[in-house]
Amino acid sequence: MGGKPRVGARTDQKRFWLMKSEPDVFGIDDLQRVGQEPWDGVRNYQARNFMRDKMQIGDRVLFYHSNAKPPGIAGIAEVATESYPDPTQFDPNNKYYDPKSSEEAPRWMLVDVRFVKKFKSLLPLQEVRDNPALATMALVQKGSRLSIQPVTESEWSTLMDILD
DNA sequence: GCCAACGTTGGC
DNA sequence: GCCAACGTTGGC
Repeated sequence: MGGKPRVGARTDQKRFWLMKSEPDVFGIDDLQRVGQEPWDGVRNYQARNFMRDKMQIGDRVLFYHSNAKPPGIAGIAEVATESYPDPTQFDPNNKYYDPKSSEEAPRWMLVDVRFVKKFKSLLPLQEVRDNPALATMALVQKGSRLSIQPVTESEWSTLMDILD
């Protein structure tokens, strides 16, 4: 009964994430319009590692608007692909070009994200700060700037109760 | 536009 | 391996 414990298996564990984007550059409306988009331009190792090592197709993503008025959580996306090399790192004309990377040994990996929904109203950062059940979120930790963050299941369900 | 907090780079 | 200088993030 039960079989072997699936040590290291990550097949059926739900995972949740938060990904930041500036709506002036690429917001939830843009994602809705295009449907699916490569999450390119990430040049932070911790954020890259989440995409490369931890994300699975179907993981749910909070789409966060940074540098916005107000900043906040705007909608939901999902991980749409396995990770693969970010093509912008190879293009000398691209602002995300990385001369230290190569096609043989790519440094930066990304996933595509797919639109799921846009909330009827954005949940402002201030309301996340004000909610004790969300105090654990990386988003509201002092000094936290990571553009891709894991979200716990309890944080996720708290948010889903608030958001529509 | 300001600037605190971080991450990265590169000289030593 | 240290750490100062520099660049970036992102709220305000």
